[in-house]
Amino acid sequence: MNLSNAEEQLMSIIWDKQKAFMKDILEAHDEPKPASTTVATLLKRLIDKKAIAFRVFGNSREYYPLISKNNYFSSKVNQLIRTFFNDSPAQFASFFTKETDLSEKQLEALKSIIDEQIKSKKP
Amino acid sequence: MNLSNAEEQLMSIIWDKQKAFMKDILEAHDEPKPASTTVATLLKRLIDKKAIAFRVFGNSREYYPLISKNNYFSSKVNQLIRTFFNDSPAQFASFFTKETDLSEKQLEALKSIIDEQIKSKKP
DNA sequence: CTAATCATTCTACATTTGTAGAACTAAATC
DNA sequence: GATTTAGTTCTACAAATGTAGAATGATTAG
Repeated sequence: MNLSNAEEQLMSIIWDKQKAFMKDILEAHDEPKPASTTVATLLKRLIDKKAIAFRVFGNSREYYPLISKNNYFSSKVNQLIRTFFNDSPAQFASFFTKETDLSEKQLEALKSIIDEQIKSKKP
Repeated sequence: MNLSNAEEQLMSIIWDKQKAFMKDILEAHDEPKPASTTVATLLKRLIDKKAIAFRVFGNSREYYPLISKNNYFSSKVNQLIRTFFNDSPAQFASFFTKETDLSEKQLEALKSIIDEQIKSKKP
């Protein structure tokens, strides 16, 4: 599943809301808002790619995601790791904590997440 | 700085080698190797984008990166975080450790990296 | 009912991307 | 020196992307 930038943008709104009418999507966009026909084109392309589907309500449609954010996202990250880190998630992780500027609190939080992970590995 | 997939692919080779002639780039590609004119086109596009530059050696050129992998990569990750995690690196980190399948050893390594980070935050 | 509004579809078009042949040029080989 | 070869430039072209006007159909507000 490969989405273009504009498509990703749109998906992120749909993931956020889980269900959205055209109206909702336009509202969710920052200024300057795109033309509704632009959004419509992108929606159609996403439907073609089977990334979303919709239910008909009167004259309009309620769109919802077919692929999960987690799924899509993790394949994105894995792709990054493959391309830039020689397929080593650990190398990536190390890089990540160095490069992104996490606060002390966030680092502590992350540490406890990792601890949980470690615990769950040990039977 | 936004690079297309094929451009990223090529950059990753150049980052890897730091300096590369056409020959080296072709060698670094897996089969089926692209036509050298394809690579040449991409190199030219990367030059236009100021992602790389070159030194002339006789009839050929030694290409080298102008933007650093770390820099490019961290902006990539930040973009991902912005798009999918509402700008929360911690949320992302949590997701990351859950989704990528790190071994216990890797998790421990990551933990000590984080510890270092925490230490370096405290004066 | 009639007009204004909204969503959708169709059509369009410039730009970017992926890919590479043809032609030229400099260098290496015979 | 003539020829093969590697590297580069030019040209090309299909597909994907970003963007949106025009036209159409349905819905709602007056």
